Amino acid sequence: MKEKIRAQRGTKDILPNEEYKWNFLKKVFESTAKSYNFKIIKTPVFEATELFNRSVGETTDIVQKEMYTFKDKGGRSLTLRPEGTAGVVRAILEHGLCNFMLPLKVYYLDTFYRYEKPQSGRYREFFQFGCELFGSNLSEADAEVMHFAFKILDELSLANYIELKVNSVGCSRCKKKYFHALHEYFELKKSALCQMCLERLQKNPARILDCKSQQCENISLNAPITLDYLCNECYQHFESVKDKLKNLKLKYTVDPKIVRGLDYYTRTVFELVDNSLGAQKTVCGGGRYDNLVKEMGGRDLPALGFGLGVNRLLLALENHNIKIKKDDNLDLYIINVQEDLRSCAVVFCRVLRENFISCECDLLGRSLKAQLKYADRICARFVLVLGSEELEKKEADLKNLKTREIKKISLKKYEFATQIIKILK
RNA sequence: GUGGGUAUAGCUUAGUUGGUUAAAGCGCCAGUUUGUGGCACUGGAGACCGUCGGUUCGAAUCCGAUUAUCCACCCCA
Repeated sequence: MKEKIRAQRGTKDILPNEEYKWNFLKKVFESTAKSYNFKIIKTPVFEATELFNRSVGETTDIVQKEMYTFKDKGGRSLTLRPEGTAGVVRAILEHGLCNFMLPLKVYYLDTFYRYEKPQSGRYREFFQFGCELFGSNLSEADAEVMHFAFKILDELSLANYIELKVNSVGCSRCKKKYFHALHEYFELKKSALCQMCLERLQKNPARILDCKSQQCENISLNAPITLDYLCNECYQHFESVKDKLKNLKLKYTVDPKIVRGLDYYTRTVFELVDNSLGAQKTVCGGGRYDNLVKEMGGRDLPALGFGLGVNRLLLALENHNIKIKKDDNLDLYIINVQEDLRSCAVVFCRVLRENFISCECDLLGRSLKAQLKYADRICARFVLVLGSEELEKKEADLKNLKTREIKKISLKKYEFATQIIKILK
């Protein structure tokens, strides 16, 4: 026997029996996006490697060790997208959308790729719903984007389990000043830091704030916080953002420890956290990136957005025992009693399908009883029994499998479909 | 990349101190006198016990390696 090839590490098949979940989520995403007037944008799975190096940041873990990078046959260095914002910014610049009508509001539901060790809520191929809003530096935009993310979770009945955490990291100048202060602070306490944090001190001192060791946590208590280093404009902006959140009756907590890992963030950053999820509990993360468009070669255009982990969303729903309603079942199963009537059933199916009725007939040569049983198993709403007697009389039994009620249906050409449609509705 | 747990039919698991045909439930298929499902009963298909190597007369069981998976770290959605 040949060895079976299995799905690659950190990837997952979505099977037919889960179709209804994805259908439902897609509907929620689409309808919510529509209510905020965000429009879909579809960008390629792979981009020039350079795009991510420049936008996400050369020093980030994503770029340094998590990207699926390869050379194509023409020698180009390509990378499977590890996040959504870079590709979207590239696309809107390429098509000049930021010279068009503003604000520009787009969303996407796509797969992303990161070479990481898989664990609960973390895959190498994962689904993310995300949105980006270009052209506004008003705090109303910040509030709207956060409200959008929250609204999706609310639609999924997760609102009660979710905490919105916000912070501001300031503009590039505030950021610089802050990181300098942070570095200085921890440099003084160096001797008490854990091994991991000594490394962080070199790479990204802000990460020390997240350390789980009690020792480091204590040291972090008195560490400088971003909010104290904001320039006047950034401070005002953050105050205004909080105001607008209150205005929308969106509950939040200010968490100075939120310092997102991607380089491009400025000013507002936020996370939606579900504490039931264990280590990977950030369901949604996002913020402003006012400098990115310019850095990518465009004009000075403020922007913000978020990414929402769909796989984590499904985990959260499971954890809170929130069931997604299954799709409607098959409308009708047409049973052929005798073997030679199968082709007849096929024709009836064809007629009904032209009217967009979901129906099926036997493809396995099963007995009457087995066909009925099958129809029951797949939860068909109705069965139509087709035998030689019925064909002679031009009349067949339409049985409601739930109520067991039987109705006579004419098999005459012009009456058949209309009668069935009437009953199915 | 670093730790720890796990690996037996499609799924959930049993397998006693190594002993010959690897067990059960669910699911699947068929039948219970031949034209009406869900229940019950009977039967059937389906596993080289993750892979490779070692110890042994003998390995699902012990040892080693490898791969996958789960959990945590790192990082992030």
